[in-house]
Amino acid sequence: MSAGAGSAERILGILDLFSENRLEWTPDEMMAELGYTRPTLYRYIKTLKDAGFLTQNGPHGLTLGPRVVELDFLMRKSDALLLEGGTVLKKLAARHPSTALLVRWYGNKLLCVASEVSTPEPKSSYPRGRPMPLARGAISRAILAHLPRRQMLAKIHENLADLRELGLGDTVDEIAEALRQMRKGGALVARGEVTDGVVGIAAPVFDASRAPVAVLCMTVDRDTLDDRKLQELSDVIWAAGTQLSDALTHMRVEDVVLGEL
Amino acid sequence: MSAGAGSAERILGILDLFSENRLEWTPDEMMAELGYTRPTLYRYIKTLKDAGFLTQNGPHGLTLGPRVVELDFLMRKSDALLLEGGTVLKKLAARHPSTALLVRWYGNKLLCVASEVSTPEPKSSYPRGRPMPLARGAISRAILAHLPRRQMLAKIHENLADLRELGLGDTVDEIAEALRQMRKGGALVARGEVTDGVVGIAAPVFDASRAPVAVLCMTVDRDTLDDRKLQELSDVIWAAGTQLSDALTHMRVEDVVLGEL
DNA sequence: GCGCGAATCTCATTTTGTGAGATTTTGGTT
DNA sequence: AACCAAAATCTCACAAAATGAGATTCGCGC
Repeated sequence: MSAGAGSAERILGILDLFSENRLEWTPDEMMAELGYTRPTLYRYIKTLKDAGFLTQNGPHGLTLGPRVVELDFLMRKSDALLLEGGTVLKKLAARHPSTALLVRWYGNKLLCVASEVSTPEPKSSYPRGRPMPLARGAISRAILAHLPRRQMLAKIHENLADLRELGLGDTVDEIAEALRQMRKGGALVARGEVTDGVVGIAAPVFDASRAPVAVLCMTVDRDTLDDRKLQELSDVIWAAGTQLSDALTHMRVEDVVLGEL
Repeated sequence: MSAGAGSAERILGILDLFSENRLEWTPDEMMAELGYTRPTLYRYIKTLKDAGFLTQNGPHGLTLGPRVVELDFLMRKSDALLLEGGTVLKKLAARHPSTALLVRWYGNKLLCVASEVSTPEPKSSYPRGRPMPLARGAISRAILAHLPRRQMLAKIHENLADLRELGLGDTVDEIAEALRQMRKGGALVARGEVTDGVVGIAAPVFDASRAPVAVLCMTVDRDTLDDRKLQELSDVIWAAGTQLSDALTHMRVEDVVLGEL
């Protein structure tokens, strides 16, 4: 859980420098930021450049390199969830002005992997790759509530402060009980927890071993929803989640890849 | 150019295992393929998992992890070329049934970074991340022809065999001369070099220092083109390339990012 | 609770990475 | 074209950090 100090870790640490506001670094800036010595840093950079994770951009500027794009391409190309999910998302978005999201659960991170927008002015934007908050909103709840006991308790522990704030309970056990109750209601609903004025409606997606791996979610403007519409959408999303789960269960990666050729 | 043998290289080598046909590996399979000892391999895997490049999938299956998606997101989010290029691509594709591509030049790799399809049945598909051949087609030519002397000669050397086959000349100098001639004709055209029956029309995109960084390309079915149409499209693409180059020259990354907020 | 395979730990060995300083290369300037 | 300063690479002695055989623990299914 703490920072490892091997050379490999330090090399990968270089990639952590890159952020939305700063995707070009010079070696000197890296030295200042990371504290590596000059020859060492250059060796590290060489390693990353050779592997394609970094590219020389301007005269002295380094940016993320083509390997990143290639690897993401691989994931998109062969991710059964994504291939099946695309059509499902389109259908959901067509149903009501909204943003429909497919979010993958990575054990300690929620990442949007696909999205479909059908609102003229979406209040929040979640393209592929944008991380989602771990303890807030319908999406998070859809995962937590359907986790096996053991994992659920672990995650509650890790995010106890955030979860308490939402008023789900005070102790770990209380929160766990509250989450377990939510399993029964079908799709999970949250109002304004992530973005103000926006209602999130989410259903989990399960893999072959019945563990939740992803979430389908529609984010809808509060003002376009009445109770009947909400119920309708909940049902639709839940059904879509079930459908996706079935598809994943009965499909092997091999089939998907072959089907693409 | 050969395989480095440091531990960092070997760790990154694990990522090379993943391919379109195989994006799930067990530790044992990795051992067999890479020849690392068990404890070492597990240490490597731990490093990559901690960094988010790998994720435990099934009981023993490892897949590429969320970090890959995040890094690609960063690139997409702040790539000036991509942000400007999207609209340009749409306009190009709207002009004629075709696939319009934006391809980035990474020094030794050409990668499609965006594409726009306006043909009902495209003959070739190039989504973001798919690598392009280095020495064939209009795209490759658009880069090579506009490289500074020094780099042009180096690249000709590296791809001498392929370039000779295309009949551009026999010696490095002859090919260089042929390529230099091509600069004068505006957009570069290639017929069926990459995909049969498809004509590629390409224009380079330059950065602030007048070095080629990308290519705009339309791939069009041969049968939908006469000479007049070809000339028209060439002009349009060349103009689009110039426009994109201008945009890149006069825009700083900061502006782009701020404009997004 | 038992048993099996998967994953991790221990520790002596030695390979590998490290960094100060010298050196070469690169790009920009008269 | 020749020059200069900054950037990148190289050399080599030293020490730390990675390695792997084997023992141990973990974790799941029965």
